[in-house]
Amino acid sequence: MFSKSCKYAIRAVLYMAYKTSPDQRVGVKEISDTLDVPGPFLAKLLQQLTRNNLVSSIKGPNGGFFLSEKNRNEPLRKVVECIDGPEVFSACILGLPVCSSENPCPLHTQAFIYREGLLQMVGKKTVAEIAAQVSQEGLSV
Amino acid sequence: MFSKSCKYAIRAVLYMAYKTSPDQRVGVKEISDTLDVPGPFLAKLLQQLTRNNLVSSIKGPNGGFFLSEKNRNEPLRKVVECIDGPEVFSACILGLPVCSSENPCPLHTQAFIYREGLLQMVGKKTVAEIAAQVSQEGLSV
DNA sequence: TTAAAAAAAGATATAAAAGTCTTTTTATCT
DNA sequence: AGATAAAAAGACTTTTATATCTTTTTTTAA
Repeated sequence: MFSKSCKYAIRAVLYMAYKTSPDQRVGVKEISDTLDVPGPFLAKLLQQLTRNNLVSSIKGPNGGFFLSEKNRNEPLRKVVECIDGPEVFSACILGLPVCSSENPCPLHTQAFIYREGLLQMVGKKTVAEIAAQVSQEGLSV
Repeated sequence: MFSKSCKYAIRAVLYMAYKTSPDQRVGVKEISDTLDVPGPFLAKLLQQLTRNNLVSSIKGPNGGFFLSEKNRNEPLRKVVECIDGPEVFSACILGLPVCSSENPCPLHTQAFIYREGLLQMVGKKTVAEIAAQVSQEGLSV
């Protein structure tokens, strides 16, 4: 479903959501060590998210990455689409160029129903909301 | 969700389900031309399926690939798992090494529901049943 | 019994994804 | 101002997935 890049990005953003604030930044190394993810690779992803205003950063000593209030209130879907592109939720599960309700592939209906469920979740819930659930319920990131 | 290989394999098997029988074989070229898929690559996939008794083949002139009665009555799931491995339906959507109902990742519940529905479908319906639907409803492969 | 047709097998090539390294820029603190 | 810490940017490498090519084996039919 998601590329490795996207998985790393989602996890990093959720981690940042409960670890950072505009005056509480965190470096790539801390994130990559905690999530057990390749550091320089994660850096690229965070930079891409930063360019797209889904993550914030400050350079220099005491700088680092963090989520602004605005960043927290974005639906998680934006993070996914920033890394994997908008097609993740709409592309045909069998890779057919045209596959829709009018012209469905054999697995279309099932794939649609269930992908729609995921989409509803990451599309409606914000980063902050999902992160809140993570800390309340002690989920792993 | 599925690799390209797996998508090609599913489509090829469903195509064969309504095009072939033990005495009505079809060559790789016809399949790859019809599905618009790279021929030699598809050949490898079909050979892998053949080794795992999910597709049948006969060499020589008038030979080719086909589905035996047994092949048709396998759940489509077997084809998927033969190509992408059994993890496709169970691996964590965020790639966490351990993710279960007891120790879920933030997207676990939604992802589980999503995948379970698909799994039910390809796990319960046989190749023949899905193929029947394809020809009855005129779906695209 | 030889030629041809088809799959099987194996080697090789290409492309895409994942990961690393180096240099540059920006900010902070002494 | 100078040293340092961090992200930003870009080049590069490695790995994995996808795709192709070549040779071998099997079968059929003339």
